Amino acid sequence: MPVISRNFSKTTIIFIPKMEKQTTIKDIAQALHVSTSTVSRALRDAADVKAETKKAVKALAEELDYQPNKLALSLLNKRTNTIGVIIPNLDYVLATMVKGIDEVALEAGYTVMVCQSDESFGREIVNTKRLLDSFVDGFIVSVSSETKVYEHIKKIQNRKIPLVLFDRIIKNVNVPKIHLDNIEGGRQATQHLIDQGFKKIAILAGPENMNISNDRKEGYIQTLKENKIRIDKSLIIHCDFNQDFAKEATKELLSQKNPPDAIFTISDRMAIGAMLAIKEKGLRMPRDIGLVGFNNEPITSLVSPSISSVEMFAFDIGKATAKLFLEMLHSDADMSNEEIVIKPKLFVRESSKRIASKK
Amino acid sequence: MPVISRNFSKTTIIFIPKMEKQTTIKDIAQALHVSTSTVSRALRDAADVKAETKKAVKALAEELDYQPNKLALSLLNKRTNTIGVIIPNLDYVLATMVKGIDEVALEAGYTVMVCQSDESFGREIVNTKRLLDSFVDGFIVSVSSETKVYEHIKKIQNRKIPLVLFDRIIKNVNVPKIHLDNIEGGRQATQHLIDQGFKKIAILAGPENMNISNDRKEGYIQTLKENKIRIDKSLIIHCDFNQDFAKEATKELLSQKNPPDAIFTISDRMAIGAMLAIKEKGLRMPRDIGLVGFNNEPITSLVSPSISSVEMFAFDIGKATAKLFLEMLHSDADMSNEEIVIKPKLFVRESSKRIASKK
DNA sequence: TTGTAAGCGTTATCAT
DNA sequence: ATGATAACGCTTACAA
Repeated sequence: MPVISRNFSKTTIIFIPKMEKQTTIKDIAQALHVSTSTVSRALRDAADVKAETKKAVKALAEELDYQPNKLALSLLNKRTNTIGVIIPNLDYVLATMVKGIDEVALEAGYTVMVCQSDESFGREIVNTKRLLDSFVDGFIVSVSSETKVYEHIKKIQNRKIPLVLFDRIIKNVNVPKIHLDNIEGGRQATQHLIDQGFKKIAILAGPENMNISNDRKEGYIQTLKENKIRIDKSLIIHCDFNQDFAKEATKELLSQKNPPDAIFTISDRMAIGAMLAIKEKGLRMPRDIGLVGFNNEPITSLVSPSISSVEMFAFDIGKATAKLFLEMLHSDADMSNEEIVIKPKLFVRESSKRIASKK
Repeated sequence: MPVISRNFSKTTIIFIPKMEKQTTIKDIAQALHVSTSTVSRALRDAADVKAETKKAVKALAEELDYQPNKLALSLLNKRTNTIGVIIPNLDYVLATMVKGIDEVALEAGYTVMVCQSDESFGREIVNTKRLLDSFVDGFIVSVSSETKVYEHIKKIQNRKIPLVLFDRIIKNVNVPKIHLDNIEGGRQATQHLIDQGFKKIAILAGPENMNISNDRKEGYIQTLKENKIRIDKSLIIHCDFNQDFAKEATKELLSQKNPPDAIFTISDRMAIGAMLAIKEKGLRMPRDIGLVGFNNEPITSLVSPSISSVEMFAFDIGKATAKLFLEMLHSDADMSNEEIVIKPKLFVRESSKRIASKK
């Protein structure tokens, strides 16, 4: 724990607090001896306002730095110009996606409220309720790894509030969604390892109920089958989506009687964990064992050996999500069946490259 | 760019949209043939409501899933229970701090609106305006690297809206602030390198107007002086707060006629950049050259050699920031001179450890 | 062209 | 113990 000290700084710049009460339409009306409705109309350039009045109103509004009260407007219009975003955490991938969402939303005049569920279903519920109470105009949600029940999603829909699921989506639910083609990602990683001559390929997957994990695993299984490679259950490990668990799991894998000669981990954090275990064991990549991760985080090219990884275009997914959301918000077509799928792309690096690429 | 495909999914679960209009106090009043004020009182357990009425009201409220309209309340009370957070970006350190802020704020019943300025002064202004318009109850701000003028901060203060600066603070301004003791961080890093026998220590600092950078540099300079080591201007490099620039800068440093035998970088990203340049040059750490970074990001212990780095307790700073903010919000004492300083702690790793620690 | 009044959902102040 | 009314800041019929 850090030592905390508190003290008083000697400051040089002092702000004079001249407490400017927010100007309202009423203030302007009174000052100009007109009614509030006239002011309201003038400010919004209504056709039926005398040019003269209009000018006076606008001038005064400018002078008094009038800003319409958003709360009043929201109460009236039932629109807050705010989007509620719920995400499981703020790791590299999600932070990048949020950046993408933010960019597009801001552009369109929306403010984003980001809530982290911290991978907890309970907090996801709380967040949903809070945002619902705050009258956000819509939701952009990535569900937590704990989420198995969808009452909160249903609740949002019942209120006819636009909702888009992204990245960690829910399947078989009537909601527009956008996500990576995770099966394809698993396929690319696995096929690559096979192509590089690896024979016994293990997978480090996440929790059993996590869609992204299951899809990546599905891709792995499909690809093995297509290549007539037997599926070996002892090579399929489910562990927590985190480095330490991945390290432990890898240790166990490597001490099996018949250990794998390659590992595909469904995240880069897990790849790092695997890498640590591999190094401790004294094995070398890719000679003794191959490794492919997922997400293409910057770290993959920084460690030695650099780690091959599947790029998921997080920033683009973020932007596309916000666009889909806005499209939904402004169209009255039923888009609940809309599904956008982004293709991943494997980046090959040292950890898995046994064969020099024929360029 | 990713290939994007759109298709329609076959869904199995279908939500029946039974469009429940939000229940209001009025609905309950009408149904029960009482006035809205009675309902209001009953719901808030006022003493002067007949037990019977109270029960009936509460029962119906429950049944109709009544939720008080926050917008109406906010309009009335001029409080939104929302905190506006403005940060330059969502990198590891700031995301961690935000997590800390979020945790404490949520606990206290506040919702956080996070806006990224993307290191742009212009966007910081826009964000401030937006949050001001949204009637946030207060601000928690970390300024962008471009920010040199403080009109927006002044504006917040003039409106008497609580404001706390954190991490990337502004000096000499009458605002409560909380931040790392960056000078001390610079001192720890530098003294450590000296203690390990390094003689020519260079520093890779950030942009010239960045406070955290200047303080870390100040710590470096102080420490050299205290150790009677001459300050060599050619060893003090300012470059952009990012990996690629750091790599280039390091390349130049190393090709000087009289290159440094150690480098202190004021961020871990920059340390990584330096490391890449060092490796390209064929030098080995810590034998040929020492390296110390800043932030203690997970990556420092993952690369080889692992990188010594100064821990800044980002999560704790985040929590402390939110606590300071809440304290300010609920006290009417003038806290504008409050300053909380967190002590950093150097974590020594391979990149700089020449002398085995006498344990 | 402008003003009056009602309403958005809630609470606080007076009455009753 | 309960109700009527005004108010928060704004828009919008409807009148004038």
